[in-house]
Amino acid sequence: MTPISYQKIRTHIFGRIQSGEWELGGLIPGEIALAKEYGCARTTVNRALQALADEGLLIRKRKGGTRVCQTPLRHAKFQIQIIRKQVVASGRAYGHHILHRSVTVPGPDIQERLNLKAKHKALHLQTLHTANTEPFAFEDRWVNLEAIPDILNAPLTDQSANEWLVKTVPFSRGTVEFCAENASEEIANHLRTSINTALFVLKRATWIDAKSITSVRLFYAPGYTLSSEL
Amino acid sequence: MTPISYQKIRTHIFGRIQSGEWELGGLIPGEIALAKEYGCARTTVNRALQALADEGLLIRKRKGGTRVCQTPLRHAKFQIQIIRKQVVASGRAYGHHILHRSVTVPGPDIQERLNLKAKHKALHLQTLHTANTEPFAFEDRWVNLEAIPDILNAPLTDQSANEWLVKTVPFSRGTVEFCAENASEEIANHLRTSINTALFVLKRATWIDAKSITSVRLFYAPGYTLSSEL
DNA sequence: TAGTGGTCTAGACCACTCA
DNA sequence: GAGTGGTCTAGACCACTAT
Repeated sequence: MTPISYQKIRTHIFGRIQSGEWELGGLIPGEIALAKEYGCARTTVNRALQALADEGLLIRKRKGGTRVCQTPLRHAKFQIQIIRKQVVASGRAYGHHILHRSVTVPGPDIQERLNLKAKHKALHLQTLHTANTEPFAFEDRWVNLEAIPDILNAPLTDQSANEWLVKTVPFSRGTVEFCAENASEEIANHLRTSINTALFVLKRATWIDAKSITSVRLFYAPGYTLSSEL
Repeated sequence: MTPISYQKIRTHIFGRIQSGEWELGGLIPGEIALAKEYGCARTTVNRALQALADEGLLIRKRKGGTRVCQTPLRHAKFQIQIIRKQVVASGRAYGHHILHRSVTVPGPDIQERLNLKAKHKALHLQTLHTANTEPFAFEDRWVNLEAIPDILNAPLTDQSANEWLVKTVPFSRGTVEFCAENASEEIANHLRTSINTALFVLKRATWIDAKSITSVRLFYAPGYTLSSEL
């Protein structure tokens, strides 16, 4: 007899939820019962139910049993890509230029974000990313030199700082924020658009352990859309 | 002897990756070797490695072995919440008003999005969501009445359409898009801001099987930020 | 306190893919 | 063809929590 896969069970149970066989918030049969029903080991059912719980469709509690989630908090997943790949994936030619590069003492907001001591210098980079020579995104980045001194020696001509950091610095934790901002005159010029145009902005801070590495603001050219499946 | 948990193994291996013990793109030991090293069953190691692969830190191939991912495509996860919960979670009082409600033939763009036949009517709703009586978001929604005729009988005063749909319609697939748009005069008025202000916009389309249910555009009041951990 | 999910094991077979 | 990960099983014990 060919064993039934946990993926098939997952899909089947997903269908039973969709069809309304069980009420929203209602209790569904226990693992042992489902295992008997599907003719497989409890472990296999467990795996299927855990997958559905991860997706936010089920809520599981010991002793309390498994319930259909009342308000399906679906999550949208976005891949945070290297900008070059974003551009290339859209079928255009990628390029980038460094517009500004200095080692200076940042303002208080960045100082706090980078967790820098007062008067400590950091690397400030402004880069324009292009797609088919059109502006694609303007990047305003600060790098903590205490954490990543090597970046001063890196030739950031072939690879952008974005890419260099991703490839060089081991895995790290971080935060991302998305918001909308009106273009300042400076940024509007860089992106070759008009002042006050609504821009999609990504702000990211990256850490390794408790050490701050870099803080970036990325202003996408008008028309940029971030999309995802639910 | 107390068994080592797959979570501990996951964390430990995560550390080994971070520390650079294995090169980016490099091969790591096989499951049997790691199982011997950690003194546990292969199944347990397998689970830990699968978790890390799901997170995008490892790439696994049969026969090819397990490698550290070269470009850690971390994904950001956002929970798509009911607006009321967003507001309440921020500690403010939620409210909503229906600004417009009609059953009409939509324009061609919406017609296509909803997969409607020509001249078919749909429900058009415009809702203002408020936080502490301040505008929080303006919602512009079309509902496919062929898929969800019941919504005409729903009292959308206590619950917003947003919430009614989430709670009533069984699980569904959908797409989300985020972008930035300049406020039109109408929307600026609703959100009590000035024209051309940059607004963070969420567009969502929801489907059940191949049937379109609803299409929404949500314009958040200025200052709204969507944030997430990486 | 009893029942449910969470996890580990040891062993087995399979599927993919690299050489 | 051979080696690696993918998955299923049957059984066991544990941890949480609803009653």
